[in-house]
Amino acid sequence: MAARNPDKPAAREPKAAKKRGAVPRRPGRPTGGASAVDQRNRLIDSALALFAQQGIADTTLAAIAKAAGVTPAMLHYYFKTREQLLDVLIDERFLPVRKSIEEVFEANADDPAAAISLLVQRFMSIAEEYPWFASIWMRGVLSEGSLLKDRIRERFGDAHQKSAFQCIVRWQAEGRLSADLEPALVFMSLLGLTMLPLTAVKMWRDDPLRRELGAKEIARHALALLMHGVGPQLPAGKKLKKQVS
Amino acid sequence: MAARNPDKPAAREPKAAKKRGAVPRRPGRPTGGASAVDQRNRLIDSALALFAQQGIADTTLAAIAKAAGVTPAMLHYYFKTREQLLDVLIDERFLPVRKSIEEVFEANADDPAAAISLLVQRFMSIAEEYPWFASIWMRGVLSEGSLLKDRIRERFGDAHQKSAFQCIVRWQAEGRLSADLEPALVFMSLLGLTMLPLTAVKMWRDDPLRRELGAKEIARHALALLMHGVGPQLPAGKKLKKQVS
DNA sequence: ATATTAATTAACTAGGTAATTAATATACGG
DNA sequence: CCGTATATTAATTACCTAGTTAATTAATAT
Repeated sequence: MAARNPDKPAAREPKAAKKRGAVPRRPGRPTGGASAVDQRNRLIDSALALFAQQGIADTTLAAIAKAAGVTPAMLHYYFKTREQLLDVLIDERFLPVRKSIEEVFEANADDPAAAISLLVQRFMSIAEEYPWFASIWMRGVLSEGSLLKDRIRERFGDAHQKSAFQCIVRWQAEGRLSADLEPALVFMSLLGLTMLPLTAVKMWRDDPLRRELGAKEIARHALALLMHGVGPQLPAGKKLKKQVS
Repeated sequence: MAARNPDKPAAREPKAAKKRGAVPRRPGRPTGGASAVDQRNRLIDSALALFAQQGIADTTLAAIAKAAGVTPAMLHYYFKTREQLLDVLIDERFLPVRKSIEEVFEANADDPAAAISLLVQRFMSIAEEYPWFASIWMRGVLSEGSLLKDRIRERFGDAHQKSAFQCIVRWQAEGRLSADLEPALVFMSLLGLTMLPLTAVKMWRDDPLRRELGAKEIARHALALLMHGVGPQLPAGKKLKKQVS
């Protein structure tokens, strides 16, 4: 919570100062156009964007309202409390995405290489469609205490997680997956090779060396690492394996 | 309390009834033991622990003082301001560690595999010696705006980062490192396979499947992945189903 | 006309927050 | 054994902030 603001805006006077010569947006029901359900979705979108940018704990209702061009009271009108806004976010936005991730694992329970590479690609397409996802998830991984993770587990359970774990153990037993891997860390590694860089590149917009990086490069890099490690692919041999792009 | 009217009692009575019958710790120079430099270090340690736990922005001076069992005024005494505390943290704790990371890269500029595996091990020993490091660094990677990253760069520059980048490019040109890797993402991948899980496991203390994970398991897993990818290693002397990679 | 809905303004509540002071207790050099 | 330097607490100052509610206004539907 940044509370250190040296410039003092006087005291308790009426707000008066309306910037934005454009449209001061007078009170009362607005004319036509934006339906209630649209407004609600716009508020949710604003909330997700800000949560991704600065974290959940550091985002106030006032900030969300401002980003959406409305007053804080609107948030209460549509979501009643801050807590309920979080619940709505989880139910309507997070759970569907998470489900689509787990589906990939379950649809390829008999082919580790396919499961992993499809998972990487799924991560990438999710990140493209929902720009808030990577950042919020990564933030969730390194705490945010109970704000999201516990809440999600509460609504979702961890049955899927367990079955994925057993899947990995089975692959190893069948000799189809490196036995040196730690089953409980496989998923975290995928995160670390996809969601983490995806989140990081957003902070690199002004770094000359890394400005050009996008989802495509990240996916290529992650898949190369996952499939062969860091070593060169043709170790002095002549046999050219076919290279999947 | 935004009370506009401060009817001043002005009298300075002791707060009375301090909880904790133990030791209310009256003012005045304490008897023996804790030297000034010890106290200073204890305060720094408390700050780092809290920063790692809840992030820098969400940690107040009062919280740090409380964690160290002293009053907020102590922080003022030793560090003058919050900003200066951050500067001290960076100079005395962060930069030495970061330097020790970059040394590994430079000491092994002619051997990619050694550089990478030593780097992984260095990460692990750092994380063991300085439990705050992984969490604070990871938080820094995904934003915290300018709180740390810019400050560190200001004091440290990014010459090392650039030379590491060129080192990777050279390895690729020499055919000693997979050409499918993205040079700018190699370091991030190491982070994602070490610091990220290290940070995450601290949150998994109550997860039955993942409670047992420690630095050793993470290092093993990361090295396996980095060296060979997810595929099974071909054990000598036994033929197994052909794996078209 | 009336009721309902969507939205705004303005204020209130309750709690931080960093910084600084005055008082106080001990340690230490002379 | 006394004065001064050091270390520490209690208390205060002077703010800022967030979430929430109440009153109100205007557009629309009945």
